[in-house]
Amino acid sequence: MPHTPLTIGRLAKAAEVNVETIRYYQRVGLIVEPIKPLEGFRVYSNESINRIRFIKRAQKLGFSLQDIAHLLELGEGHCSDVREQAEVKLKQIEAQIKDLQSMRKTLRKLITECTAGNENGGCPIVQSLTENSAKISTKKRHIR
Amino acid sequence: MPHTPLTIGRLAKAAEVNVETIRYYQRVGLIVEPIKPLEGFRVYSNESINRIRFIKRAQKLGFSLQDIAHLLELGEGHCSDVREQAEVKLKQIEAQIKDLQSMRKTLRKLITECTAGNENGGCPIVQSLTENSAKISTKKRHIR
DNA sequence: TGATAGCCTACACCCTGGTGTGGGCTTTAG
DNA sequence: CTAAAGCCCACACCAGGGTGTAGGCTATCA
Repeated sequence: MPHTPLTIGRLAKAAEVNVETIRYYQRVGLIVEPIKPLEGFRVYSNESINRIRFIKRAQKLGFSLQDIAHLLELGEGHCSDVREQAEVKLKQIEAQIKDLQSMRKTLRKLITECTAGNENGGCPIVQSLTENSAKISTKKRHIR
Repeated sequence: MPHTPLTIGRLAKAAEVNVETIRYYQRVGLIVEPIKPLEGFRVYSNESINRIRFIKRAQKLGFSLQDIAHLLELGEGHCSDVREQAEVKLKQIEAQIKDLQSMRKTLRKLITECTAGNENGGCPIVQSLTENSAKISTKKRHIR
């Protein structure tokens, strides 16, 4: 028996999240809370490290925690029930990639244009980002 | 003078958002609230339609309202000050695209594997999604 | 054998991005 | 002219995704 059991604090460190985040994930059901032994603290499996990392990675890709719960559920059950779900997700991802690619294109163009020494105050940025090329003037106040 | 001035309600319809959303954007400074005339309602410029659409498009690409505020600010000032900002954003987008592409790859693989009749309960999904291939078992409770 | 770091529980609070509501005022269509 | 629709203002509330805190319990190490 290891004398450094994977307690919640160590798990948090290993997975690089806040302890409270883990508790939160337990509350919403993304992680199973291990049974509390009569003596001592809860012990987590090593897999939970990967699970948390997975959650964090998926989140960065724009999945909500609900989405992620679904993704994780896919691991249970029969493939046939599941493939469909994955296909839906795939379509979503493909759409997202497309959007981002078009954004990238726009940004690149804009950077080139800016680089081309357009120093007369008022970049062509917003015009190019705005599909229908309207002039937009800003005078932002505080954002909160 | 037009006898259908662009009041907030019409603007909302044109830009396909809730009236309250517009007011919210005004509150946080994404949109300038037109001066209220002594008689009658505020009148919005046609550009504000594009501005709102721009906000909504950018949001879908994963920009926060703060990010968007920055993007819009880029339209002011000199290009040189601005190009840098755009480049940062570009890098971020490129990273996001990469992540999504790897996600897509994984999902595709997984779908193929599932299709290959792996009916023994317990898809290889989570393993493949989890970079370091750990087995993950789920038993989700309610999410809120 | 303490001190102290870490766990546990419950609950409050935070930020983001809005939506909804009540009460009053203005416009406009019938 | 009057009702209905739409504006205006202020403030409350919502969901998502957490973070923080108080008060108590438990390991662990000097």
